Amino acid sequence: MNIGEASNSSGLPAKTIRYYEEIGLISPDRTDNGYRDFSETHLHKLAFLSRARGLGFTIEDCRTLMSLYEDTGRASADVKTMAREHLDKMAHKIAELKAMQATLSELVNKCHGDDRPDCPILQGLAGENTAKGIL
Amino acid sequence: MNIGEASNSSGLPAKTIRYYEEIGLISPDRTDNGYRDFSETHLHKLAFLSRARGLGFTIEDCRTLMSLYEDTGRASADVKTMAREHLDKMAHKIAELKAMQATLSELVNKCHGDDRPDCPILQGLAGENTAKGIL
DNA sequence: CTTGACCTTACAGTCACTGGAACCCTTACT
DNA sequence: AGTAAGGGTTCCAGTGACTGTAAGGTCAAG
Repeated sequence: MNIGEASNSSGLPAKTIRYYEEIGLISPDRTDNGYRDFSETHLHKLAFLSRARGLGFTIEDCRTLMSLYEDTGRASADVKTMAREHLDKMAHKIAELKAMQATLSELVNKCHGDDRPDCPILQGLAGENTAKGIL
Repeated sequence: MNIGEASNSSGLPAKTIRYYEEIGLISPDRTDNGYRDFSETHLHKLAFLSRARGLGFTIEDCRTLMSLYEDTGRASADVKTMAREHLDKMAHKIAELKAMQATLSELVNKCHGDDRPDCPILQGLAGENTAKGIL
C-alpha cells in the first residue's frame, strides 16, 4: 500500500507521514521503485499516532505511548500518569484561554463598534482602564 | 532608558523586545554607545504589545492594532471586528481542547493504573473501542 | 507516446520567540 | 591602573509539528 492510500486510511496527510518517517516514528518498507510500502501493522501505527495527536499529545509523548503500546509488559500506571499530566496541561491551557476570553469579551461589550474612533478595546490595551482592573 | 529597564517596565523579556524591533513593531533610539534608548512613548507601546499578546492576538494582529491605536481617525468597528474574530478563534480552540479533555478523561477513568499491562487508554488510542465511539 | 496522477527528495518557510557564543560598555572596588 | 560583575550588542541556530514548493522519477490509461 503506497503513501496515498495510507494517508486516506489514517487521515494523516502524506506529508505528515513522510515527516513521521523522517523523525523515526514509523518505518515503512520500500518497493523496487522506491515508493514507500505500508503494511497493515504500519496502518495500525499511523492510526494510533493520528488518534494520539488528535488528543493533543506531543510527538515525543506519541513516541513514548507507542513504545508502551508495543511493550506488553508495561504498567498501565505509566500510561495513566502520562495521560493525567496531559490532562493537567489541557486544563491549564483552557483556563488561560478562558481568562483571555473573559477579558476581551468585556472590552468588546463596551465598544459600540461604529465609525467613531472612541474605542474601549484600544483603551484597554493601552492600559487606560487599569483602575477598573480588567487587564 | 535601556533595554533592561524597558523589560522590567513592560514585563517583556529583553530578547523579545529586540525581536519586536527586528520585525519593525518598535523602533527605539540609540545612545552613543549603541545601546537602545526607550522613551516613555516606547514604553507605552511595549505595554500595549504586551497586553495584546497577553490576550492572544498574533503579532500581525498587534501590528494592526497598534496602527489603529495610532490612527486617531479609526473606526471603532474595525477594532471590534478584529476582537470578535479573535474571540471566535479562542472559542473554537477552547471547544477543541474540551473535546480532547472529555475523551481523554473518559479513557483515564477506565484505566485502573496499576502495574498490570491492561490499559484502556492504549486500547482507545489503538482503536480497539470504536464500538463505544469514544475516539 | 503523451497526459495526468501519483511518487520521490531536498530545502525553505511558518510562528513567536529562545538559547548561546563572542564580544563591547559601564560601574565599583582594589 | 587593573579587574570583575553585570549590563549591553550582534548573529546564528533551534524549537514543534508540520506545510509549501521545486525539480524530478514512475505508472496506468487512452
